[in-house]
Amino acid sequence: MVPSLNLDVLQSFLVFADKLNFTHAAEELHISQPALHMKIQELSDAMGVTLYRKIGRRLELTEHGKRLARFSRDISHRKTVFLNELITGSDNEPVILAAGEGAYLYILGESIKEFLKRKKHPLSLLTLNREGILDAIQSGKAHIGVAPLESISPPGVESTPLLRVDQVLILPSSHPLATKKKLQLKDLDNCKLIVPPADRPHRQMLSAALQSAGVTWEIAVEVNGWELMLHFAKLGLGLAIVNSMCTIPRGLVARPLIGLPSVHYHLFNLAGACDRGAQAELKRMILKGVQ
Amino acid sequence: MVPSLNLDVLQSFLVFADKLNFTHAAEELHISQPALHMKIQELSDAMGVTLYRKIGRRLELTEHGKRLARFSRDISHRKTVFLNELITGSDNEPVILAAGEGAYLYILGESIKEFLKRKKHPLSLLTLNREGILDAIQSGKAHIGVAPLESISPPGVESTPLLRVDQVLILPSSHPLATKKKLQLKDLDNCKLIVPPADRPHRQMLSAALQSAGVTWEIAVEVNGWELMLHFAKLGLGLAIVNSMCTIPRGLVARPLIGLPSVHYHLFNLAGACDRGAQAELKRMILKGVQ
DNA sequence: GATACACTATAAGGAAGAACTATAATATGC
DNA sequence: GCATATTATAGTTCTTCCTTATAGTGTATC
Repeated sequence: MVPSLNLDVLQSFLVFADKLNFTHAAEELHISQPALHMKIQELSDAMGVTLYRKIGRRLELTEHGKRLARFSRDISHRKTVFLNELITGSDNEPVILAAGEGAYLYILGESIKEFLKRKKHPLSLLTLNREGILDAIQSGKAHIGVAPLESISPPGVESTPLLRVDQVLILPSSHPLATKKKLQLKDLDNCKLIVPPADRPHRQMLSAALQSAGVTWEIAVEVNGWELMLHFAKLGLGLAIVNSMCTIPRGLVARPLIGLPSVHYHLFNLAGACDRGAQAELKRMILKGVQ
Repeated sequence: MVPSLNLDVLQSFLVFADKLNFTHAAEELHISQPALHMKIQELSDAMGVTLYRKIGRRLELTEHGKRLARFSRDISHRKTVFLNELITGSDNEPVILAAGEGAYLYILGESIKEFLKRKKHPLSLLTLNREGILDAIQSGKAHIGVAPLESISPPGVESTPLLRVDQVLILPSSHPLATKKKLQLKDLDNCKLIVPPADRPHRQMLSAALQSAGVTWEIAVEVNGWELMLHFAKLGLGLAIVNSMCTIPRGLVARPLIGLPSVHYHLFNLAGACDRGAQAELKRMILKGVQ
């Protein structure tokens, strides 16, 4: 028999899938924890697949669970769009864009401005890190994501190249190294560097590259975000390595760094999910915005 | 408050919307008629719109009702596709194509063959008249429709020009008129014509054109379908006026007829509804098939 | 390693909702 | 105007789902 899949149940599963915690999800849904538990269990039974599993005391969605969550979000979204259109006569569900701070600051500004001017369609911005952006796209929480592409893009996610960004060394114009036009990694030997915290991808990329070039270096300060890195570079705390798209404050200069991999910014969206309407419009504008 | 819109209820509404008869729909759903009536009534209440109205003792959907039916079909279809994909790992819901007999015989054959060969995706064919085709598209019962475009296409339906087909007069090669290369409407004065029944668009178009050209004519036989019209023309019952795309049997000749409007075949689909997957594939192939 | 803690999972009673039967109301055709 | 087909409503029964209570389970803390 075909499972019933009530929208009500899908909605409950969606909240659970976001929280991965029956107790809290049940609170949000204003039902008791056993009630939610039973719903999910019956859903799982009806579909004949397990939706989550216990890892220690954490819960995590199985592949089937993730797909159901994506499906639920899609259906739930269509429902609200439909009801909106039915009453107001037009779709005014926001388009959701997920990107990092850097992308917003240096890549997306004009496109976003243009989109809001042309489409008069609500836009919701999520500021997330790379993993968060891909996760948001995969789970359907965001429609369009902009982030550097590392390795391959996950299955079901479509990626379009946006632009290549080189890494540059930022240093005070008075710094001895500033006299050279092009710098090698080994020029950084014994320098104090302003770097992101150890768990950030940019930091890991830097560590790996400097390590393999045999460069010894020191942490000047650990700080997250291009703007802050530039700020502390300006204060003379140390040298920073940032994307070449950043606007360089007065008193600092940027020098190309041979031997660091370029960053390839891509636009991500769920395959086939933004072919039309406001989402397609935003996608086109972002692509146009980088030529 | 947001209406709950259970899938279960949407499914019930869908059956009701197709039948427009509570008694029969309830039977199909294996519930009592009052149960179905109450469901629909509560659905209507929850949404705050009337979904149907009584015209005499017939029921008809309101505009809101039609939109809800379309939405329900869409959601219901997505659900079955999702469940299919979840278990079998692939989408094997058939693509539904609606067209007239003529279009299948003379326009779509190769494209359909090609589609089945390439995609290995199930295909379901509906043979309908013009109104039926547009209705099937609008209500979501079919994904792609091929039919002559008259007036403008209804709102929400996308149309793409496929090909222009002229009307030709079919007559035995021995017929006196066969000596002329091009014929005028007035050449048909006092001829016996093989025509479709009075309610068919082709017949209405013919009647109107002959009428306004002041031509008097006789009905040889009323018969529906190009193939049959040609068959009876071959038997010498009278002259037929058919689309130039028809293959002309031996012993008959086709002559262009000045003064009859061309038929403009278009491809129809619900706006934005066949951007991807097998539906998009079929659409591309049909468009390619006519160059 | 025993205890506290946070949470999942199960069981049994009770409240809400949905379906059924019966029947009134309404429109149509003969 | 009566028979027929169907929509619409009411009251009752039955199922479903929610709630409280509680057992089970994996982590952290002393």
